[in-house]
Amino acid sequence: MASPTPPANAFTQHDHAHCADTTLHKAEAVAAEKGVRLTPVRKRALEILLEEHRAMGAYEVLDRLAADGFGNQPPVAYRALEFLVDNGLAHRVRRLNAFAACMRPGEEHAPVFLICRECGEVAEAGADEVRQALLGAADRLGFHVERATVEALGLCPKCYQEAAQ
Amino acid sequence: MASPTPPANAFTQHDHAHCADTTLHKAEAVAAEKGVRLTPVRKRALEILLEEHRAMGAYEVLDRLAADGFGNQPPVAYRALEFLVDNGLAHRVRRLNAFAACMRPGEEHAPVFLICRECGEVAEAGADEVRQALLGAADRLGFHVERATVEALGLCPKCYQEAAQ
DNA sequence: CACGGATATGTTACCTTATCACATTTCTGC
DNA sequence: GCAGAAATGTGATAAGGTAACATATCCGTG
Repeated sequence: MASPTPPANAFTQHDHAHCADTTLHKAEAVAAEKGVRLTPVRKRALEILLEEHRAMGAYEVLDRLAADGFGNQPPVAYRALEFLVDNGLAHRVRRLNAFAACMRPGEEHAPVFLICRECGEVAEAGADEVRQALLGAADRLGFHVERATVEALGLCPKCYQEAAQ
Repeated sequence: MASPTPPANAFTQHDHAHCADTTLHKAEAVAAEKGVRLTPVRKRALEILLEEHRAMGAYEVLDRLAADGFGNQPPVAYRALEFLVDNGLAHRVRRLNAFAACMRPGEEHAPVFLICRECGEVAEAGADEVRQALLGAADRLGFHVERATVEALGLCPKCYQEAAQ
């Protein structure tokens, strides 16, 4: 049903259940190694992001958490999501005011998001050259980059083809 | 007091009044060429962004517009700002939920923002390599980019030096 | 084990950012 | 001058996000 684990994302078909499971385990390993606590709420928040396999708003995550017996106030979701982002287990997609599970926790990478404006699909692309180019440009101005946001809005392969017809 | 008009931005000193004036004229030319109307509110909104020469929240711009006799409801600011962004006369800085005048209206470019987390300064850097790298990465996945957001958070030269001491 | 500080969670209240809907005005081409 | 389109004014409200403080849990140390 799916490729073994290619770029682990993109607009390719794959077994969500499988990649979610794998990623969750990687995340647990990362947390253990960093000595941070992947507590129940945090873990559940990550699971939710992984299950849905899409960018979700904080309030949407909150609803799911509340349904699972956790608190139902905004800070519950925001704190869990902030933890995940700070520890590289999830990313914030600013253009969508949303959050998405990181597909390669632990691996150093610049998250690059490709957002389809038609179907809403969000893909996390690996793009080290983008990171390098950004660091280079910043360096030329003497700017010291700590975090970067790179997001592209456009059409995914499928929607692009459909639009061309 | 300032360099003639270097990269027109960055963390270098320059004559704001001069570059604001120049940029406003360029913006008017761009609007004329595109056949879109740089109406009073829109022009004033752009002037405000240029005068302040920094990223401003929509409500902040709204206050200034209202003080100048325009409407005082959110849509007034959002519509003017949306127009400016759509026509390449301003950019949206998502990390700050803010807007900044474009320093090179008319010139095709990927806006890259360098945001100092210490002093809040925002610089618009020219970085075609970043744009190219992003387009390349997207292309490999068959994604068709229409708009890109590239923002880096970190320390500007000045704050970096101060922090190092 | 117990106790004390650090960490995490629950909850209330509130602020900021952004959009919808609809009436009114202004512009533009004919 | 008039009809349709574009732009603006305004009220209401949705959506996103944070501050502050009380309570509970974890964890190292004596």
